[in-house]
Amino acid sequence: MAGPKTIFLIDGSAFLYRAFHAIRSLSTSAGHPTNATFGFTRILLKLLKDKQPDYAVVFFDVKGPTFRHEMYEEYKANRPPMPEELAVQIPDIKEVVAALNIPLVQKPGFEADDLVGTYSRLAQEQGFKVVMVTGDKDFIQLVTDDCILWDPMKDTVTDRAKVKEEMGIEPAQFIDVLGLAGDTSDNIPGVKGVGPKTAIKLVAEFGSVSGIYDRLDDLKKKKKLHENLSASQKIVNLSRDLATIDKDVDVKKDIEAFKLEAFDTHKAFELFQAFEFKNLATEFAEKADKTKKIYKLITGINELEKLAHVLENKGVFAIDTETTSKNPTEADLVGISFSYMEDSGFYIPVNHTQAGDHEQPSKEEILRIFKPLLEDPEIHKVGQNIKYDYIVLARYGITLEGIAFDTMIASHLLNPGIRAHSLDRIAMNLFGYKMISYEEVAGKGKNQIGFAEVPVDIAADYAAEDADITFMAYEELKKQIQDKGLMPLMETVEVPLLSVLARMEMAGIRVDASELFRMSQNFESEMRDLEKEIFDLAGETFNINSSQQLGVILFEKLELKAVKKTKKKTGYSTDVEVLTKLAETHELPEKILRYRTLGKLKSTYVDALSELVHPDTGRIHTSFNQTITVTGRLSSSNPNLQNIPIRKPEGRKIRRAFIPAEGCTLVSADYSQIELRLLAHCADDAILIEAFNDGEDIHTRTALEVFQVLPGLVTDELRSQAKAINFGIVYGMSAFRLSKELGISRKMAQAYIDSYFNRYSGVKAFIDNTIEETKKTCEVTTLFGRKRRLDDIRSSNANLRNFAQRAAINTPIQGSAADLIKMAMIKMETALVKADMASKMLLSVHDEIIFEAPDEERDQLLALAKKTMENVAPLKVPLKVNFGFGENWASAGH
DNA sequence: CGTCGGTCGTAC
DNA sequence: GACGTACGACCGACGT
Repeated sequence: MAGPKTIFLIDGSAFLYRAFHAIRSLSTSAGHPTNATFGFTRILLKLLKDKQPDYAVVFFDVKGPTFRHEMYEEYKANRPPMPEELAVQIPDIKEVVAALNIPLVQKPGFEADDLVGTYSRLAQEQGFKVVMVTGDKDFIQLVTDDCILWDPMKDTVTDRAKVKEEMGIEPAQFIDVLGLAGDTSDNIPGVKGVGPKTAIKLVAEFGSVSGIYDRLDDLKKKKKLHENLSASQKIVNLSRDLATIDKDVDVKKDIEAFKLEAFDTHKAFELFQAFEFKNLATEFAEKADKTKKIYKLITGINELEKLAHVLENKGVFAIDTETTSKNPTEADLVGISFSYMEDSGFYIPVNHTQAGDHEQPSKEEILRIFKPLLEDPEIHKVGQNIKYDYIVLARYGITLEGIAFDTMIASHLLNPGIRAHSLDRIAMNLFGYKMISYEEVAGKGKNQIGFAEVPVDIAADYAAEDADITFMAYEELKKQIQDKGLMPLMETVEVPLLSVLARMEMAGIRVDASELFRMSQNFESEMRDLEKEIFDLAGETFNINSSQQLGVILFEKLELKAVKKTKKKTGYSTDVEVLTKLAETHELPEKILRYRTLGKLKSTYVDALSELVHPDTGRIHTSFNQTITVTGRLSSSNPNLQNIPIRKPEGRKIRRAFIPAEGCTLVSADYSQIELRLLAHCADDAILIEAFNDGEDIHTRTALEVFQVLPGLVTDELRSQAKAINFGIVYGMSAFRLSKELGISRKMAQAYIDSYFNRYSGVKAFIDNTIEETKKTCEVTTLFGRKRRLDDIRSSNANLRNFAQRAAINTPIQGSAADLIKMAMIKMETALVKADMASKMLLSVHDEIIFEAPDEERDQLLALAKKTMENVAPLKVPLKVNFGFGENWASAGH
C-alpha cells in the first residue's frame, strides 16, 4: 500500500464502560458476567475487520490517582467506583486483547487520554497518520491534519475541517472550550451558566481563554456572563489545565512496536469458548494444524496384515466405516478407517469407484484379514455412534465384539441438555478443531456425490480424520466420564445396550403392507368426502391443513367466537380443545376434527410406514437413539415406533398391521406403574410403598386417600380423577392444569392437590428436598447415576425457574425408569442367549418391551421375561410386569 | 429449492 | 403462565 502508514490509537478505558452499558446482561452459564467483554471484543473485531490497520495499540487507565488528582483534589470525585460486575471482566478483556495480539499500554499516574495524546504526537513525528478510536469529545483537541478521531460505535469521523466547520475553531482551541464549560462527569467546574455552546462561541470570538480575559470588557453588555466569567478566572484556568491532554508522558517512543501481528487464534478460540461466545468461538476455531497429522491409505495385502497386527497389539483402537447410506440397514461398505494414536489414522478403501492408480484389495480379502480382530472381545474398539458400524459390519458377516466406548454416548452423558453430539462438534468443543466437512469432499445440494464416488486420496484424509479424532476424543472423554462418576453407567448400561439396540434395529418388525395399503385407501376416500362437506360448510375452498387459513374461515368468515390464541400469539388457535368447544355451535368444526384425525393417521403413520418397509427384509427397521433425550430415555425415529396410536379405536387399528414372522407370536411386556413405583422408592413414601407392597390398585388407593371415602366406595369417576392426579404429580402439575383436566374449579383442584400432599407426605418432602438440593448443585441425578444440569433452577426468571423445578422432580423419576428398562433389555438379551432361545427383542417403548417369539417358545419367553424384568433391580417396592401376546401388535396389547 | 419456526397431534 | 419426555407432518416465511 502506498502513502503514509496509519496507526489506530484505541481508548480502551472509554470502551469498557460503553460496552458494559450497551449490553445489559450477558454471562456464562456459571454466572460470570461477560457483557463488557463481549461488547469490547465486538468493537475490536469490527475495527480490525473494517479498517484493516497495520498498526494499533490499546490504552487503559490504571487504577489509582493521577497527576490531575494532584492538581485538583476533587478530580473525578463524583465518580462512583467501577461496578464490581465490570471490574471482574477487565482481566478477561485484557486476555482478549492479548490473544488478538494487539499491543496494550498503560502507565500508573496517567490516564488513557494522555497516552493517546503522547503517542499521537510521537506517531505524527515519525510520519504516521493517526486515527484515535474513541467516542470521547475531549480528544478533539488532538485533531490535526494528520490525526483524526473515529467513533466506531456511531461510525463518525471528526477531522480538522469538520471541527472548523462546525465550531469555527481550530482543534487545539477545544481545550479552552473545555476549560470554560467544565465537565460534570469528571467533576471539573467551569463557568457558571456556560455550557459547550456558549464556550465554543466565546472561543471562536476571542481565540482563547486568555483572549477572553484580556478583553473581558467587550462582554460588559452581557451582564450575567461578564459577572460569571470575572468570578471564575482561576477556576477556568484550572479546568483548562485539567482538560489538557498530556502529550509528553515518558513512554517508549518506538511506534514500530505497535505493528500488528497475526491473532493467536487458538488462544482467542479458547477464550471465546470459555466466555461462551459461540459464534466467535466457531469463527476462531482453527483449520487446525494438520501438518503433524499422518493419515495413510492402506491397500496392499502386506500392509493390511501389518496394520491388523499393530491394532491387535495396541489392544484398543478407533474404528469408523464409510458407506453408501445414512441408514445402516441398507448401507454398503465403501471403506474402513482406524486409529490407535493421536494424529494418526489409516484408511482402507473397500469399494470406491474412483480408485485412481490405487489397487483396491478385494472385499473378501479385507474382511478375511480384519474379521478375527473385529470379533475378538479382548481387543477393544471405540467409535462415534458405533452402533451404526456394528450394523454395517453385521451385513458383511462380522459381529463387532469388544466395544468399549462410544464418544457420542459419552458426550451425551456428560451433557444431555444439548443436541449436538456429532464428531464435528465434539472435535470443536474438545480441541477447537475444525474437521473436514462432508460437503468439502462430496459437494452439496444436487451436486453431492456418494462417498463411493469420492476419489480415494481425498476420501482417505476425510475418513482417517474421523478415526483419528474419534480416538483422541475417546481419550479425553474417558477422563471426563470418569471424573464425573459416569463410568459405571457407561460400562454397565449404555455400551452394552448399544449392541442390543443394534440387533433390535436389524431384526426390525414385520408389517402387513397390504393392510396398510387398504387403510390408506379407506382414509383417502373418507377424507375426500369430508373435504367436500367442509368446503360446502365454509362456502369456499381452502387448505384444511393450514390452521392459519382455517382460523380465518372460522373466526372471521363464520364469526365463531375465538376461544384462545396460539401459544406464540401468532393467530387463532384451532386445536382439538378449541374445535371441540366450537362444535357445540356449528357443524364445521366437527368435520375438521374428523378430517384432522384421518389426515394424521394417514400421513404420519399409514403412508409413512409403507415408505419405510425395507426392500430386502419386508420389515420396518427403526433407529433407537441413545443420545437425544435429556432424561436418558431412548427415542425412536425413521419411523418413530414409540408413538404408534393406541388410545383411540381408529388409531389403534394401525397396530394390527404390525405382525410377527411366520410361526411366531408378538409378546408385549410392560412395567406396571413404573414411574409411580419409582416415586414410591425415591420419596420413601409410607403409603405409596404400602400400597404397592400390598398389590393394591394405586389409583383406587389415591382416591381413598385424597377424597377420604371408605374402601369399596371408590367409583370409576373417582378413580379416574385420582389417576389424573397421580399422573400430574410426576409432572409437577399445577392446580390450573388439573382443574382443566377434571373440569372442576381451580379451588377444588388445589384442594385435591393439598389433600394429596397431606396424605402422601413422603412425596411432598421428596419434592421439596429435591428442589432444595437441586438449587445447591444445579444438577439432578437418577437412581443409577445419570445426571442432568438444571442451571435455570437459580434463574431470576420465574418461568424458567418453575420449569426447572418441574424438571427436577420429573427427571429422577423418568430417568430412573429409563435406566431400569435399559438394564432389563440388556439382561433379557443375555438371558435369551443363555437359554439358547430364538425369541427376539424387537422394540422398546419406554416402559414396554416387544418380543417376537416362535410359537413353541412363547410360554418359555413369558416366564423368562417375567423373572428377568421383575428382578432387574431391587427397590423398596416390587416391580410388576404385565404381559400380552397375539397375532398382531394390537392383540398383543392388553 | 432448502431451512426453520410455528402449530398440531401421537406416544409413554 | 399454567404437565414431564419425545418425533414428525404440514404450512408459510425467508433466503439462495
